[in-house]
Amino acid sequence: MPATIKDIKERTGLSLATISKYLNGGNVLPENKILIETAIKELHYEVNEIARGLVTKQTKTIGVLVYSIESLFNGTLLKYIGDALRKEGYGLLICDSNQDEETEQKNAKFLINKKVDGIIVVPVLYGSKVVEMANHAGVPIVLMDRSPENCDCDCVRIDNRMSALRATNVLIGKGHRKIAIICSAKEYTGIERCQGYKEAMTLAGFDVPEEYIYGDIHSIEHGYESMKKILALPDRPTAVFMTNYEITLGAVMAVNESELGCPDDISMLGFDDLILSHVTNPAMSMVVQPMKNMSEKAVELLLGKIGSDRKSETPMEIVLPTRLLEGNSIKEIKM
Amino acid sequence: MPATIKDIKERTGLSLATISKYLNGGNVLPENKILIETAIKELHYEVNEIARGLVTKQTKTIGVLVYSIESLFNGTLLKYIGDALRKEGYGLLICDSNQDEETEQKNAKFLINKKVDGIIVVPVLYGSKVVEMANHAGVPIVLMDRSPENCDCDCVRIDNRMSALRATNVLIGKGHRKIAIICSAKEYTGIERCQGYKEAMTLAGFDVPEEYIYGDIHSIEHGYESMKKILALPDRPTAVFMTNYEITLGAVMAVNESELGCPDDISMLGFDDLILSHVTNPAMSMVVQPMKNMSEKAVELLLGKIGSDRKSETPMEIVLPTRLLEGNSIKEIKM
DNA sequence: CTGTTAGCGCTTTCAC
DNA sequence: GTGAAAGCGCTAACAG
Repeated sequence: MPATIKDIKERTGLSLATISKYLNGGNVLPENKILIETAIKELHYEVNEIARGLVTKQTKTIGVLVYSIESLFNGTLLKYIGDALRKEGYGLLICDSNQDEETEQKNAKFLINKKVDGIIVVPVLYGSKVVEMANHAGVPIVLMDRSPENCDCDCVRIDNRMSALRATNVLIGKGHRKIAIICSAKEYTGIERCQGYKEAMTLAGFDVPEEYIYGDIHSIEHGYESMKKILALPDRPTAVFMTNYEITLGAVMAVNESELGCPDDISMLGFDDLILSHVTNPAMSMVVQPMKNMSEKAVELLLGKIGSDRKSETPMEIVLPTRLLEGNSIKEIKM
Repeated sequence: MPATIKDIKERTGLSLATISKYLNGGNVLPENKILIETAIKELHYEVNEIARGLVTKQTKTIGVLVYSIESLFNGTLLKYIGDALRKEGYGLLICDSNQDEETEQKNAKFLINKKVDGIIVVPVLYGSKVVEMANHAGVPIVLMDRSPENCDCDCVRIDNRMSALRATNVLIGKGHRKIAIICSAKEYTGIERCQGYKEAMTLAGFDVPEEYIYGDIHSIEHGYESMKKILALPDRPTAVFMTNYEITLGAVMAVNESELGCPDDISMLGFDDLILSHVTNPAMSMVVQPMKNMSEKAVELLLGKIGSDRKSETPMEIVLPTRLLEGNSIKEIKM
């Protein structure tokens, strides 16, 4: 049983209030200060944050909910979020939703009951239920990445549709007309990116046959299986657009296993670099999101909400730009 | 301000004790049960875990310290740890040491003050300081991965030396005699793996010239730079053994950027698969650790310690086997 | 600057 | 089965 403030009270003969004051950076007589400090050292005293939290009603802890901790995308986000939070003196409680909405909700409840001061969520799907829970409990919340427009909640994300549109245009600009897409069709992000692709194709006046669109869950398997199907198509496209990290991974695997080569037989454009583009051979061209900036903005937004108790404001929506990382995975087709 | 047990006391007319009893699964009259349940629903009551923790002295929360959250190795471990913990009704508090021992210690303190019931740590270096802190605070702790032998602490890890020895023997078995190694030289894991490599080479009667050993920090950069140097060597080795995930990544990048090809010009053997072997071209041969098993064993070990208060036992050391994943990155050399 | 007092929200004896 | 009361470790007025 660790030492408590009471132990150091007895050791020093001072009152609880004085000691507490010292602990919280208040002014104490130099002699008492020394008294307290030595007692703390000798007793190995450490503040019980649980007890402190009970009375101050704040835990200096932020909860983060990610849809999958084993996704490098989330790992990277978490690193930057952690860095930003640490700088402000906050700790963070990370919960893995494990790609499951029910787990996500259970975790949200866990965080709320743990009395975190705020929540950042990278949702499994839309996160709407979690937002509702947090609002109900009066806990500030910020959405990242998979946050729909008009979600009535503060959020930071990229312009998914525009990013996909521009990426598709890059392919078109290099002479491709038969372009397939592998995307997630479940959550907002994937749907929007697919929309952007379709718009670009329509604008350019190109067909988008059904068998060029592969929408399913956000997973390596989906990327892998879809790319296999694409490569086996009688009328094979000349380029494929993969709209997230896991799908890109899977697609690369499928091409590697096949007889066909990139970019000679098939051009590829991926999403969410995360070192992948340097590991593949050839180097993959990628749409990259500003991970660090997104994370910092999310933290800033959340901490702002915690500071000033302005509940009933219109939610803030921060939309960040993406950039294109050029590799050697896109073949130029002479027209 | 969320509802408290007091609110539901007033709503139902029952005493705090009865309500508390209900909350903790005790027996209550059916009529009272209904009374309480409706009150809970109407008031949206949720237990305040902070208050509960203060009195029960347990938080049903496990803290996990990882050396870097953006490393896929740790992300994977965390996923399995989380799964195992959830199954037992525990939540987890994840802290990123950010490759820094000081941050690691600060995080350990944070966890201890947050009164986690136990700690799992994948240390930055040896974790000895953290072990000491936890022991002092009376918090059960288990080390993973980078835990030295005789560390006087429960731990689960692979047999690093033997794994590296066997891996090197695979290379030797395929006719390689000039084998270089890129490893981390800072923490236990890397040192042991290098030792295993040296042993295998010595046993086979092969030279290990200085310029074939590249020991530095555990990072992508180190893998990348070292592989570049290796490829430029006048007396280039025929094979390279990369002893962890990040180093393997970096080495693959360097080869991809070079004029040389794998396995024709250079054979490669990596460590810690994590999907990488399927993404590279050719598929990389890899030593793979039993991530899931390691995680589950660590959780089991920790929860066991929490259950029975057997402090003064000899620490348990669980050593798990690795396996070799065969790819196409090793060329057979006819002798 | 210091001490006294009350109380955060909950569990837990111990009578009843 | 239920209630009264004490207390977990700490902070926050408020006097002094």
